[in-house]
Amino acid sequence: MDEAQVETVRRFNRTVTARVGVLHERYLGRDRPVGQARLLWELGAQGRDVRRLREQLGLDSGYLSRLLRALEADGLVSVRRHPADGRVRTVRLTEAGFAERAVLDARSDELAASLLAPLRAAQRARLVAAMTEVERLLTATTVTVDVTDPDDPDARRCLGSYYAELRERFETGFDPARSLLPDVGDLRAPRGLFLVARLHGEALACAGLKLSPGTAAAQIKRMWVAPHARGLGLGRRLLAELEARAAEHGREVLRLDTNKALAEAIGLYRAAGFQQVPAFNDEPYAHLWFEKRIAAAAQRPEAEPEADR
Amino acid sequence: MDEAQVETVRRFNRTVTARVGVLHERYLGRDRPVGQARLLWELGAQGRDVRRLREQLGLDSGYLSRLLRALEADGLVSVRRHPADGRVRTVRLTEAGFAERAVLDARSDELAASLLAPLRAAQRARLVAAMTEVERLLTATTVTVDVTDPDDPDARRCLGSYYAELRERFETGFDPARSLLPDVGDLRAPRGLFLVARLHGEALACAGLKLSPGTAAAQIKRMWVAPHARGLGLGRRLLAELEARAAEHGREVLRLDTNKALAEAIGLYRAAGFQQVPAFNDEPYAHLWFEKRIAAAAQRPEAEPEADR
DNA sequence: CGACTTCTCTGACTAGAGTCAGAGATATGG
DNA sequence: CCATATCTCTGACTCTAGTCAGAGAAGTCG
Repeated sequence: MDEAQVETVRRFNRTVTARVGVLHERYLGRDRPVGQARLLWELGAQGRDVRRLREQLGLDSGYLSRLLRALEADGLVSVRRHPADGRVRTVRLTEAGFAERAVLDARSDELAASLLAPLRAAQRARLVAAMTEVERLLTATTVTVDVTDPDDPDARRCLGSYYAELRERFETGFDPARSLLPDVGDLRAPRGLFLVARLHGEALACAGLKLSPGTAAAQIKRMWVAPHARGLGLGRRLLAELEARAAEHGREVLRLDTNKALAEAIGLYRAAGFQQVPAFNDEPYAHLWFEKRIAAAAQRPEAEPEADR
Repeated sequence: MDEAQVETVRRFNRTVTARVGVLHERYLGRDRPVGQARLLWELGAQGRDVRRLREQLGLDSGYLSRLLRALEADGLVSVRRHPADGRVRTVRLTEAGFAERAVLDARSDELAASLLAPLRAAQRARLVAAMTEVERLLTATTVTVDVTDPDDPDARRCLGSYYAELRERFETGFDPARSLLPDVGDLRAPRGLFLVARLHGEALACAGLKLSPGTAAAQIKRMWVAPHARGLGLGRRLLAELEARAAEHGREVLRLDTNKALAEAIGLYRAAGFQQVPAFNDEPYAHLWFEKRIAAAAQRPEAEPEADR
C-alpha cells in the first residue's frame, strides 16, 4: 500500500470519528450511560446468555454484571437462570426494554437523517453508495482467519452448515461418510490444518488443507463461506492463506476437487489461478479437479497480504 | 430521503464507529489519556493561544488548564504569556512534544495500514476511493449556513477574499466602490440579507441577497466560495438557500449579474436553472445577466433540503 | 483612575468506565 | 462423592472526563 492511501485512510478516520463517532455516542447516550445503551442495543429479540454478551462486547464480568443490574433496576431487562445450566444466566429485554430500544433506534435514525439532510438528492445517493462500499470493505478487514482445531465448536458449526448446503445443492445429496475424507480429524497437524474465518466471534467461513506425506501436492478440502458473508472476498482470502501455508510446508502444487453444482466456487478457483486437470482421485462427489503451481517458500513472505494473512 | 438510505447510514455508523472509532481512540491514547493526546495532536507547528484552543476543541477552561499542566509536567509543551496581551497564554510544543506527536502520527499510520492490510490491491483501491467520497460528502454535511451581519468578522473576511479574487481575475481589476453595490451594509434586514457558510468555525463561503422594495425580483450579490472548499456543493447550497429566503419574502424572480471571467459560477447558475436575460442593470463589472422564476411561498417548505437549509 | 471585562488557573466535585480479587453457586470428570 | 472448573456477582478500587464557582492578574473604556 502506498503513502497516499494511508493518508486518505487517516483523513477519513479523523473526519468520520469526529463527525459520526462523537455524535453517535452522544445520541445514543443522551440520558443513559453509553455502556448501558450499548448493552440494550446488543440485546436482540430473544434472550442472550450473559457469558456470550461478555465475550461479544469484550467486557469485564464484574462490569457487565453491574450494567445488567442497573438496567434491571430500571425494569428494562430481566435476568433468569439458564434452564439447562444453573451457572449461566440469561438476559432478555422486558416490554419497557423494547420501548427504550425503540427510542435508541429512533435516535439512530435521526442521526443518520441529519447527515443526509443537508445534501441534495444526487449527493445523497453518492454518499450512501460510498458508505455501503466502505462498510463492506471495512467489514472484510475485520474478519480474522485462524488455524482452528476441526473439533472446535466454531469449526463444527461451519462444517455442519457446509454439509447441509451440499446435501441441498448436490443432485445426489451428500453424506460426508461416503466422501474421500470421512473424518475431518485428518485436517489437523501434522497431517493437515483447518482455518476458520470469524467476524466478532461469529464463524463465517472455513477451509481445510490436507498435507499427505510423501507428495509435493497439498489438497484443499471442506472450503465453505456462509451465504450472508459472500461478496466480502473471504473465499479468495482463505485460498491465499492456504496457498501460503502449503508453501511454508514446502509443497509445490495445490489441488482440489469440486462438484459441478458449486458454480461460484468454481469461478473463484479459476480466478485465483487454478487450472482444470484430469481427475487425480476418485472422490465420488467430484466432477471437476483443479490444481495450481505455487512458489515453495521456507519463510512466509510479507509484502502482499495474499500471502500475509 | 428514503428508509433504505437511512438504514445504510446507520449500518455504516455502527461498523465505522466500532472498527475505526474505538481503535482510533485506543491507538491514540495507548499510554496517554485521550484528552491529552487530542491536545498534542491539535497543536500545530507554531504556538496557539489557549483561548483559541479552548474554543476550537470546545473544552472547559478549567479542564484545558489541567490538561496543559499535565503536558507541561511531562515536558511536552511550554506555556508562555502572549507578548501583546498578558492575560492570554500561548502554548507551543517542545522538542519532546514534537517527538511525542510523531509517535501519535506513526500510530495513526499504523491503524490506517492495519485497515488496508487484509485487503487485496483491487479492494484497497476501492476502499480508498469510497473513503474519499464519504469524507468529502460528510464534510459537506458539516458545513453550516447562517444569516450573518455583513460587518461580522467572518463576513468581512469572505468579502475581502472575494474582492481580492475578482481583482486578480477580472481583466479590468476590481474596485467595490465602483460597483453598483458600494456598501455591503445594504445586505442586511430589512433591505437584504447575508449568508456565511462555515466549517468548524472557519468561514468558507458567502452570498448576499438584495431585497429592493417595490419589486418582485430579489438579486444575488457577492457570492463566493473559498477555493479550497470548491467541489463540496456549497455554491448550489447557497443558491438554494437564497432562493428559499427570497420566496419567503414573496419574491417571484431571482436575478444576478456576473462577469465573463467567472466560468465556474456561470456554469453553476445555469445548472441551478437560471436563464440568461438582457442586462437589467448597468453594473460596470457585469457581462452577463441571469434570472430564475421561483415559487413564492409564505412558509418555507420542508421536504427537500434545497429549501430546507 | 476606577469600574468592568477577559483570560487563566485552582479547588472541589460528580459520573462513567473499567479492573481486580475473591466469594458463592453450580456443573463435570474421575 | 470429591476435586476442580465455570459462571456470576460483590466490594473496593483507579482513572479519565468533565463541570462549576470563584480568585487573581491583565487589559479596556469612559
